[in-house]
Amino acid sequence: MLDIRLLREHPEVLDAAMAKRHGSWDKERFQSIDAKRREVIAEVEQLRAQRNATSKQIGALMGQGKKDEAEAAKEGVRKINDRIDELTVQQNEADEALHELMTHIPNIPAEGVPEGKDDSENVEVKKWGTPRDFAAEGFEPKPHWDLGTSLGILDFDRGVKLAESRFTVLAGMGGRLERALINYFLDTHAKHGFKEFWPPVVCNRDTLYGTGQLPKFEDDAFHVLPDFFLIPTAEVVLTNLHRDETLPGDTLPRHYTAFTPCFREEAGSAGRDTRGIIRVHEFDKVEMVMFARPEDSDNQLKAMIGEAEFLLQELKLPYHIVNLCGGDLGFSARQTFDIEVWLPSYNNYKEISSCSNCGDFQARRANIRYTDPSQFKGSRYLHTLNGSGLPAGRTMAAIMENYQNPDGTITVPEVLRPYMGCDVIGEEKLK
RNA sequence: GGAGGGGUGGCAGAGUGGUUGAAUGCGGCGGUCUCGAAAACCGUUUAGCCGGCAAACCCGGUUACGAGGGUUCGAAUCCCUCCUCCUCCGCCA
Repeated sequence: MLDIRLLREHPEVLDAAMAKRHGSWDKERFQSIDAKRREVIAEVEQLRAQRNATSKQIGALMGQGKKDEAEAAKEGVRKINDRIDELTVQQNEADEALHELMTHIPNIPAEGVPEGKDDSENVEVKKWGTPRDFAAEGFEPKPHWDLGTSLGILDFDRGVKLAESRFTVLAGMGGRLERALINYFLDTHAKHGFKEFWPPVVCNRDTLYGTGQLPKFEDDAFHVLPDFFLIPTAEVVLTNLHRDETLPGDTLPRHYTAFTPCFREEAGSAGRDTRGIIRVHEFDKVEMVMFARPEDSDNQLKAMIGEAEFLLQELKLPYHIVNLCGGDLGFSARQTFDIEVWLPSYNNYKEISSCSNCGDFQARRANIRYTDPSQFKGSRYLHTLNGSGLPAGRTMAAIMENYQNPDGTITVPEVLRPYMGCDVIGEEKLK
């Protein structure tokens, strides 16, 4: 959510922001609703003032036993109330319309966000590692879905049997690898000062609203029960931990992490990434969330990216980082850097972590503030950041493909060996 | 699942229809006193919205006592629904 005063007083700022996103906003509608709303409020409040004053007089008259005068005054107030009722209906309509409009407006891109209309215009800002040259080694790399199926560690058919398409079963060392990754990620974050949480994976509407998934993206949310949802990412619950709270400034920045399963409808993604475990309805992810002072949030974003990079470097997986252009920027983000890992099956880099600075956009929606008596009176909105660190599934796919051997086995990255208890993943004996 | 009792300002805790945005205590802030500190004393201390304005937390108004509805000229105070916390019983891991 943006500051309504900004839209009112500097609509040109939003014009520019929306242009950068290659979107638009209904400025005329905003201005007419806003004007109407304020007009109605002015009248209704004036009437209320009148009513409140008269009511006090009635109290006094009753005390003096002047019943007739009191009755006459009551009649006057009833008429005022009728008018207030009419106006209140109008005000509610205006409030709802304004709220509807405001909650559908995305965040304003930061200055450093490149121009561009879609992901083809994202700007690469860093490249690390060199993709393995399988041709030089004399064999054709297999995609992880083939490797996983023949090793017996990925079972797509049974995932469909248990649930539906895009649900997967990990078997044997596949499960072990998933668990190893999760533990390795969490252990690393903990070592680096992140506080670990185990939140519920079911959340309510207010929670999804706070981080910006609702109301605009209800179709993407995974519904359970009439008004509850399975979280699409731990960002949602970690950020909302502090909804309607004011944090002492000296406790910032805060670095949080959590492992949770994530659920996505993936509505509209039919036909894309249909094979393997790249895009599924349920996947495991370790998430990072930060709460920061406004002047510090850009630095914290760098720290967050560094944390995700650390994991990939230790895993020795080649990646590059792209600065998302305006047209590819997510709804709540003011700036996002995607880390993309090399996937031989795609012969390209594929998103594995998305680190965003949301500025005060989510904080305003979720009402998360901070205090700093030495700097200002009262409280202000803080900045929220989130990033994957990392998803287990896509990381597993990347490991399988990048660490595969000619015989179809998979070498275990060194940092995971203590967790895996082996150096190589071979064929599962029981299928 | 059943029975009962609560949800009030940063915290504790009054308040059962009228000038209560809300007593009192604690805490916070400012001051007096002090070499300084403590103690004591004095004062002060909620937020959103609308308007005045170029602006201001400067003034006026309005809203808010878990949330939403209702009764009333008027509700923290009465009624209804929901949420939530606590106690007891039952059930289950």
